[in-house]
Amino acid sequence: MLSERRLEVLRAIVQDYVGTEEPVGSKALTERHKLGVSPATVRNDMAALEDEGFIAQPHTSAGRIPTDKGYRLFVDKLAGVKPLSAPERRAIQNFLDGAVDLDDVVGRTVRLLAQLTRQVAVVQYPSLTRSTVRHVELLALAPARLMLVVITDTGRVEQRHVDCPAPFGEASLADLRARLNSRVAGRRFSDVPQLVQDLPESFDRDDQGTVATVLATLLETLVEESEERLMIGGTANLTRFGHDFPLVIRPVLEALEEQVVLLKLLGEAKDPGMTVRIGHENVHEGLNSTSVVSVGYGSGGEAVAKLGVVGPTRMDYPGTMGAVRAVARYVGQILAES
Amino acid sequence: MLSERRLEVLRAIVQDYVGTEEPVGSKALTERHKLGVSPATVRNDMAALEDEGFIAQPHTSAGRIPTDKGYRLFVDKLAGVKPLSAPERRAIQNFLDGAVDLDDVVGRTVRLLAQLTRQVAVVQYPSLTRSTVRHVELLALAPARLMLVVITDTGRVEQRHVDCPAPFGEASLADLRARLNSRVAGRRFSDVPQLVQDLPESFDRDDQGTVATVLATLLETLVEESEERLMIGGTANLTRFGHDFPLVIRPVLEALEEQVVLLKLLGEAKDPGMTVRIGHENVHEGLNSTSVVSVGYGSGGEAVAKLGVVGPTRMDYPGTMGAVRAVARYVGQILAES
DNA sequence: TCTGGCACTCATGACGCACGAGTGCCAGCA
DNA sequence: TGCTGGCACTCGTGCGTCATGAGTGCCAGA
Repeated sequence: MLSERRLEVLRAIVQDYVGTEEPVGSKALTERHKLGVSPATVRNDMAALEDEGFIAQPHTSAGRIPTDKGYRLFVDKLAGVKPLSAPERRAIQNFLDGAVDLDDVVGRTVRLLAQLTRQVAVVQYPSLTRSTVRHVELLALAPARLMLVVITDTGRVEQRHVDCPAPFGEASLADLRARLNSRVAGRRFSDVPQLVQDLPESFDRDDQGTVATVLATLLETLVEESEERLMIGGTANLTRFGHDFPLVIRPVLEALEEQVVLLKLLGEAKDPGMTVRIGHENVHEGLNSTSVVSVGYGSGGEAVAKLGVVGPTRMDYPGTMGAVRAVARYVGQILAES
Repeated sequence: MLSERRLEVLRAIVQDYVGTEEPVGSKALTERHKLGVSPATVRNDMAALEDEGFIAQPHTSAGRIPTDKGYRLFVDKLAGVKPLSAPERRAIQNFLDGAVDLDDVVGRTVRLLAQLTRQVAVVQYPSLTRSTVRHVELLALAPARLMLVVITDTGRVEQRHVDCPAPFGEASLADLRARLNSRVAGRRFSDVPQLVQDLPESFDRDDQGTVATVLATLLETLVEESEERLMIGGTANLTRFGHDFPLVIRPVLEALEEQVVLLKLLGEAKDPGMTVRIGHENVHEGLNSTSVVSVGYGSGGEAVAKLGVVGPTRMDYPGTMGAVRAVARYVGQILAES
C-alpha cells in the first residue's frame, strides 16, 4: 500500500508534468511543492512509485513521467473535477443560446468544447433509438415513389426515398399518413415496431405491399445504428500534442475520420457518469497515446447521446472533466427547451 | 521570353521535385530526363529561370525548387489533366452508386476524393439558392409554434422552428401549407420571394401575422448563405505535408475548421471550369503554403455546388486535377439520377 | 524513517572537421 | 551565338569528441 505522502508525490509529479511537459526530478518537486521533506526522501518515494508502475523514466538520468497507470490512479483517487468559473459558465450559456437548429446546437457545442479544453471535441447527434417521434411525413414524388420524413423530439430530421411496388393514390397516402401519426407520434422509437405491426392488414389489398414497404423503410430508419452522426472539431489542437509529430497524430487523425471508431469510443462508456479512458485503455491502437473523456447528455433525465474530448494522456484531467461535464449539462438544457 | 528547352527544364524540375520532395540539381536532371544537353547548359537555363522567378534555391549550394510562379506556369502551359484509368473510373462509380441519401453521397465523395488524391478533400452540399423546392411542410408543434421543413430537389432537408405571434388553427395551417406548395413547389429558390409576396393578404386578419412570420422564416432559410454546409475528409493526409510539421499544418487545420473560409475558398472560383489556386494566390494566410484545386458539380447542366482538394503546393497537379474532375462528373450523374 | 553527501549515468549542446552536392564562371569549340 | 568541359568556391550535412549538468541510486549518520 502506498503511503499518504507517496500519493502526494504522485499528484505533484502529474501536475508538474502536465504543466511543463518535461520529466520532473526530485529537486524541482521539493522546490515547487510544500512536501516538507528533502529531495532524497522524494527520490526514495519515486523509486517505490516506479516499482509499482505508476511512473517511469524516459532515460536513465532523467526525471520521471507518469505512466497510464499513474494517470489512472490520479484520476480515480487524487483529483476531483474542477468546476468552471462563473464567467465561463455564462459564456457557455450565451454561446449555446444563440443556436437556431439542431445542427447549429451540435456545431456550437463542438466549437465550445474544443475551445474550453483546447483539445479535439467530439459530439454525437442525439440518438434516434432513445428519442421519440414528433411527426412522420409522407409525400408523393411520383405515383410509385414516396419520400418519408421522420422528425424527432430532439429536432433531428431523417429522410428516405421509398419505391413502391404499385402506384399509391393520394387518398391512401393521406390515410396512411394520418394513421401512422396517430399511432407513433410522441412514442419512443423502440416502441414503434409493435405499434405499426398490424397496420398493413387494414388497407386494401392493392395497397398492402406499399404500406409494408413504407413501414419497412421507417423501421430501418429508426433502427439503423450506422446512421448515427457526429461532429468533430478542434483538430488544430492536435498540433500541441507532442514533439515527435507525424508519428503520433497521424493515427489519431485517421481514427477521427472513422465514425465507427468514434462512436465505439463514446459508446463504450456504459457508465451513466463521466468516463475517462487513458492511453492503452483505449481499444483502438491509434488512440493509445491519447485519453478520452466522455459523458452522456440528454434533454430529459435520460442520456440520448454522448460527447467528449480526445487529448494527449498528458492533459489537465480535472479541468477537462469539469468543462466536459458543464457543456453536457447546458446542451441538455438547450435541447429540453427547444 | 523563355525558350522551348527552358520550359522543358522547368517541367522536369517540377516533376522531379514533386516526386522526390528534394531540391533538384542540374546533374540529376540530365540523368533522369532526355534533355539532350549537358549539365552546364542546364545550369545556365536554371540561372535564367531563377532570374525570372520561376524557381529558387533554399541555400546557396543546393538544388532548385519551383516557386508558386513556377507551378503556375507549369499548370497553365506545361501540364495537361491526367485522365483516370479505367479501373479507377469503375471504382468511383461503384463506390458512389451505393449511396442511400444525400448525406451518404457527400460522405462517400469526400472519402473518395481524399483517397484518390491522398490529400484533404472538401465537398460542398448542393447549394440551396440554385436548386428548386420539391416540397414545403408545416407542422404544429404547439398552438403558437410551428415547424417548417423545406425539401429540395437535391434531397436536402432544412428545418426551422417558427414562433407565431398568435395561435394558428389547424384549418389555417392546412390552407397555408396547400397554397404555399402550389406556388413554390418545383420553383427555383431565387424565384420564391416574389412568388409568395402577396400571400399574407389573402388570409384572415388574425392569421396574417403568423403567415408573414412563416414566410419570413422561409425566405431566411432559402437565402441564408451562411447555412451552406460542407464536409471535409482526409485530414490524416496532412501528415505527408512536409518535414517542419506543426508550423505548417496548424494554420491549415485551423482554416479547415472555419466553414466560412472554406466556402470562400471554393466560392472564389467563379470560373465554370476547374480552378487551381497555388500558394500565395490563396487569400487566406494559413493556406499560403497549400494549393487548392476546385471545380463545380451539378445535377443538370448547371453547377449547384463545388468540391475540391487542399494539398501542398508540391502536388501532382495533372493527377489531382484529373481525379477532381472525374469525381465531380460522377457525383453530378448520381445527383441527376436520384 | 529521514537526511546529506557522493559517485555515477547519460542526454544535450557546442565545436571542429571532412565530405560532397551543387553552383557560377570561364575559356574553348561548333 | 550557343553549347560544353573544367575548375574553384560555397555551404549544408553528418560525425566524432568533449564538457556540462540534471538527475539518479546508494550509503552512512541522525
